[in-house]
Order: sequence, then C-alpha cells, then structure tokens
Amino acid sequence: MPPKLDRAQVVDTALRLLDETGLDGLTLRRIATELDVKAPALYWHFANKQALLDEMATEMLRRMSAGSPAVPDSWQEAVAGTCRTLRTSLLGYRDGAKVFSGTRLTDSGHTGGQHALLAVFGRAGFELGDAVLAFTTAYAFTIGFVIEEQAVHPVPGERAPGYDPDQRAAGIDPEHALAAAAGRDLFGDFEQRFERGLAIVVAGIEASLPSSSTPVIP
Amino acid sequence: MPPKLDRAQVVDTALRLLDETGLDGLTLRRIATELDVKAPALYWHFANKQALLDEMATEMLRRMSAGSPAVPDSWQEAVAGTCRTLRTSLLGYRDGAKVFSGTRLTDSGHTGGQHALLAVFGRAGFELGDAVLAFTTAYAFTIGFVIEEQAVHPVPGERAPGYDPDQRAAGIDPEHALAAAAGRDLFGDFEQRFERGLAIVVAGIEASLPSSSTPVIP
DNA sequence: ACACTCTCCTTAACGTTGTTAAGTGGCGGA
DNA sequence: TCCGCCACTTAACAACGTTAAGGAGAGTGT
Repeated sequence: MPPKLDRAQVVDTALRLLDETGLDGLTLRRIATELDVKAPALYWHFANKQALLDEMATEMLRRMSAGSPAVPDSWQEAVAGTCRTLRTSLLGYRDGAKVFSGTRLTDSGHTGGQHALLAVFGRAGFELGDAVLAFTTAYAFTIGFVIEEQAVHPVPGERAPGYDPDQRAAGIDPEHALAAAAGRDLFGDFEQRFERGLAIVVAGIEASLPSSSTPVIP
Repeated sequence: MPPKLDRAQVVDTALRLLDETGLDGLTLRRIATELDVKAPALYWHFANKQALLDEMATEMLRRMSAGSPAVPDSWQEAVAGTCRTLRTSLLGYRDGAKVFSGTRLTDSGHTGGQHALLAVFGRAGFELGDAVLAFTTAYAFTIGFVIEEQAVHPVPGERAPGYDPDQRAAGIDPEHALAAAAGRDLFGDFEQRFERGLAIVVAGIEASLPSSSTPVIP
C-alpha cells in the first residue's frame, strides 16, 4: 500500500493554499487538514516548516524553468527573458517574492538555466565575472521590484489598503510637492515600470561592461 | 509623573533587540521584559505587533535621513549616494531589509529626501516620470541586493550556514560548470558587487532616459 | 504460523506566541 | 472627597510549531 502522502503532494497543496491564505495564514495544521491528515504527519516528510518552505521555493523555480525552454542568442534577450519569467512566476503565487527570497534552495536543478544564461554571456564575449555581475544585478532588481509590487498588490488585481495614491498624496507636506506628485507613478502601472526598469539595467550592462559590444561568434 | 513608556522608547529598544535576536526571535514579551514591563502594556502604545514593526521601519528611515544631509548637484551622485546610504542603513540592523520591505511607513518624514532627490533630477532636465522611474529602479536593485546579502550574512562578518561556495560548487552537475564557477562571485565581495551593480544602473539611466545629458542649469 | 521490523500516520501534550478582557493604583480636576 | 482618566498588571485564550509515544498495516524471515 502506497503512503497517502509524499513530499511533492505536500508541496503542491501548500503552494495552492498559499494563494488562498497568504504566507501568514499558511499553517501546518491548515495544510494537513487539506490533505486529510493530522499536522504531525508532515514531520515524517519534512524536518520542519522551514524545510517545507524551502521546498516550495524550489518547486516554484522548477516550474519556472519548465515553462521557458528556449534560450535566445542575444544576451539582452536572455537576461530580460529570464527576469520576465522570474517576475511572472513570483507573481503567480501570493507573497511569492517573500517566500522565494526567504529560503535556501534545496535542489540544484536550477543550475541548468544558470549555466545556459552564463553561456550566452560567454559567447557574447563576457568574462565570467562580468556575466555574473550582470545577471545578479538584473536579478536583484527583479526581486526588489516584485517585493514592492506584491506589497501593493498582495493578490493580482486588488490593491492593499494604505496604498491609495490620492490618500498618500494628501498626507504629504506641501513643501515636498514632487514627492506627492510622484505617488501616481509609484503605485501604478507596474507592468510598464518593470519593462522600463529592465531596459535601464540592460542598457547599463551594455554601457558599462567590457566585451558586450563584441559581435556574436557566428 | 510621566509614563514609564512612550512609543519612541519602545521602538528604540525593539531595534536594539532586533540585532541580538533576529526578526524571528523578536517577541513582544522579550521587548516588554527589556523595558521592565509586561507584554500587554505594549498594546497601550501600539495597536499590534505589525504597527510596532511599521514604526521600526519608519524609524530606520528617519535615522537614515538624519545621517546624510547634503544632496549633491549631479543626479548620478545623488541617486548613488541615496542607495549607498540605504544599503548601509539596512545592513546596520539584523534582518534590516526584511523588516523594511515587509512594512508600510507610518510617517511622511521621508518625503523630504524624496523631494530633494527628485528636484536634483528635475534640475538635470528629467521629466518627473523619468525621475521616478530612475529612482525606483535603483531603489529596487538596492532592496533586492541587500535582501540577498543579508540572507548570506545575517550578521555582518559571519556567514550563514549553507552558503559556503565550495560546498555549493560540489553539489552541482558538472555539465553546468559555469554555474558552479559562478558561485565564487555569487557569495563573495558584496561591497564591490554592490558598487558595480549600482554603476550599471546609473549608466543605464544615463543611456536610456532622455534629458539626462542636458547640462545642469547654472 | 508467528514474530519481527519498518513505514507512515495518530493522539496527546508542551512551551511560546500574539492578543483580549478585566481589574488596579495613582494622578489631576471639580 | 470623590470622580475619572491614564498607564499598566494579572489572567486567560486560541493558535502555532514541534516532540513523544503509540499503533495499524504491510512485508520479510524462519
């Protein structure tokens, strides 16, 4: 008789519940109930809650890698595509960025994608160190951006209380008019802001790292 | 007879304890004990724990603004300086980036710095929208960077378990050699990586936003 | 056939946590 | 003197992560 539970099933259910309850509401008892099991049963499959969260983050990455197989030739497309996929994946789960940034990955399955991306940089003439710098800079931007984004939109579509631009503007010292006016740009149109921010980072890599103008070897 | 406690004192103590215990270990009972008071007393001054955390984040920002009064003329210096100060401030507290990114600011005191920075952009010929985009991009990069940094170095100087580059490299599929080699750059020298990443972002703003080459009005 | 073992889950419980309800001592004003 | 507000305490609650102990059920060895 097969066991009722296995790790994958627990992770799957936990990720589904995450969307309903948010990270704060995601308790072991809740997950267990959803699986028709009592809470301590989870400890047979995971050492503790953190281990489950780590596995959840890893699974998020795994699904992300699975969704985007093709690696383009230009490093610009490659890095932008990777960051777009990363953002989309994180937005796919409530508190996705928080879960992701708070955990250590348990699996090395993601290194394939890393390798492929770094290889594209290599073919474009980047030193490894420069390639890593370029990638991590774009990566840090993406993580920071999505954390901010999910603070404003815990669930895509609806807006968290306290982030209304008008309300915020009203509370600002008139001497700081620019800060007040900025609110409109700050809390709206994340899609476009992400694209433009990404373009800035890519342009910055182009402008400031050597070898980036070397033509691709045919 | 003045009350034994006030909000500022609680926030101050909480920030001090944060360094000792980390965010997970920061409990209301612990804070109360440190103040020679019982836990429910804190509820007289704060609606709940989240309100205290919000106030802590705000206080972090307040101290940061206090520490860097001079706003330079060039927007490059201004944005880089702001991000450097932000990073240094966040690194000044254990889990600083997590506390900061998880909270809503309770106070509008920080809008002064925002206004000044945006004004510098304005004088350099930026449209407000472009200035906001430039700033938030650098901001997102900084937050994302420090979150990653504090995951590796929860307390400056010592390294979290599980982030040893050699150990990580050993667990990687040899086919993904680039990813393995990247580990050395990934987990070391955050100081330099931050500076170079910041340079990338600044260069990207320079390269991709209009009006940035307009000479400063004398 | 029986006992043994290993796997996977349950029941019961422990210590902590955030939070609330109710009560209490001290101070200022009428 | 009494009232009422302030700022705090005591007591308690539900919920959490986690551990200890035990038990049903399948498989194996003899």
